[in-house]
Amino acid sequence: MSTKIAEEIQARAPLSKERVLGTAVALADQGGIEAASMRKIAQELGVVPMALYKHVSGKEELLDGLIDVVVGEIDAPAGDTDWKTAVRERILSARRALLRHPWASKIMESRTTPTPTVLAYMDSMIGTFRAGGFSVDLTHHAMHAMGSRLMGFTQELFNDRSEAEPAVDTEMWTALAGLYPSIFEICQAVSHDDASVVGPGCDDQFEFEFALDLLLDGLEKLRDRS
Amino acid sequence: MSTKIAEEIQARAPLSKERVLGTAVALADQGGIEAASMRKIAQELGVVPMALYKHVSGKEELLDGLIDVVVGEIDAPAGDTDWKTAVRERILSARRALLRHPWASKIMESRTTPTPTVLAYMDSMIGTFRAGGFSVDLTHHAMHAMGSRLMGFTQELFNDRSEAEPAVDTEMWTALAGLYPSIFEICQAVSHDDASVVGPGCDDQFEFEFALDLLLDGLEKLRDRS
DNA sequence: ACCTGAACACCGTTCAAGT
DNA sequence: ACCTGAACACCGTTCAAGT
Repeated sequence: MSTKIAEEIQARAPLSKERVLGTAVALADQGGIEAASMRKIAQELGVVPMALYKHVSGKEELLDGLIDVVVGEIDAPAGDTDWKTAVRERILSARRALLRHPWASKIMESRTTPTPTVLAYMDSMIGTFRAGGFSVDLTHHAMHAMGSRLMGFTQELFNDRSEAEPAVDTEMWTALAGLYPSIFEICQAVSHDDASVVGPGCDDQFEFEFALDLLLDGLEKLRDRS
Repeated sequence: MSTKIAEEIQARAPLSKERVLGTAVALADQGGIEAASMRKIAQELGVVPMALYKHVSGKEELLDGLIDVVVGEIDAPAGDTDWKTAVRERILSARRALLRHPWASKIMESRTTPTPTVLAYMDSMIGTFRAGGFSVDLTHHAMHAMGSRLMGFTQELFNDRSEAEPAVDTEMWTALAGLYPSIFEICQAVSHDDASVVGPGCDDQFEFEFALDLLLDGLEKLRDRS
């Protein structure tokens, strides 16, 4: 029976940690973070849930592994430029990785201890600052100031933009204008067309780079001052 | 039977939305976010879980309510100062509220749509920028650049600091030095005492204000340039 | 010795049965 | 008409039973 053989092969398939993480990433990419539960990963692999615990000590280690996959996709630092473009390019690469895996930021936020892969990334980033002439202290503050933006986070409030937003009609629009006039003023400026339809929304990439450059420029000035 | 009477009184106690949110906040303050489950809130109130659904449509609305409680604790904007100290003071007030309720940041990160209370807070903050001479566009960028820091977020990676950290011994310390030399260098500078013990750690308040001022100063320069 | 099915202790929420 | 107990569909993980 070929079915039997197929089952045998599947059963004997190594089921390494890589395979577990790989299917977890695939499931999360496809169905969001809650699609990457222990039970669903096991089901996808044609395996009983407990079988995963041979390759991963538990949910925590699985989440750490998922982060490592994403961090592993960040480009290596460009060695032939100044600190500023090196940091900038690397962070933009991190952002691209995060956009490829929208579930990753939520996991990172939930993590409590950095993995060796993340530590290596941070260490490398610190090294770039130091090589750029930043003192130990200023580098320290710089890393804190960059915060999770180092990992490519947009770190905005309510950055859903997922569910095709429920078509703001004129009634809601005028209500907005009355209740929150300052928000209204900005929304109106962002949407180029007339006020009856909500515009194309914000340019996330522009806003990310704006904030990034604001920080980098500020840090550069602090470096030059000392 | 006084017991019966007590039960009757408790049963007849209004069980308003305020009471539900109040006990939820108390439970979360005391036992973290997972202590504020529907079932545990109901148990604390001596009520069947489903009874909560009379005052709260579901878990989502409960979480929104919890955020509103925290945002409600942020001081009103000081009206008699320049935009910079007004923004600064308000954000530091938000940070204080968040430190009082450490569970709140995780909930805010999980939220997808802002509540009216949060919108009002944002609207007020935008108004402060505008009154400070910022153009509509620059104010827009400023709000994005501030991001969740507006709510008092430290938004750092791995800001646990909760579990009394497991006493870094000399062995780990030298391993750190070898694997992550740049991180080691910074840790060494932060901890004033000798290298055998990890020092007092970072001054979170200082780092928060450092990053905040870096952004505010940069924004001020951009405003003056136009 | 190894693997795994059933069970445990949760969770938010539905729904029909009881008053 | 109102309230609520049991049940549903999940979750991560323990543990003992089966091979």
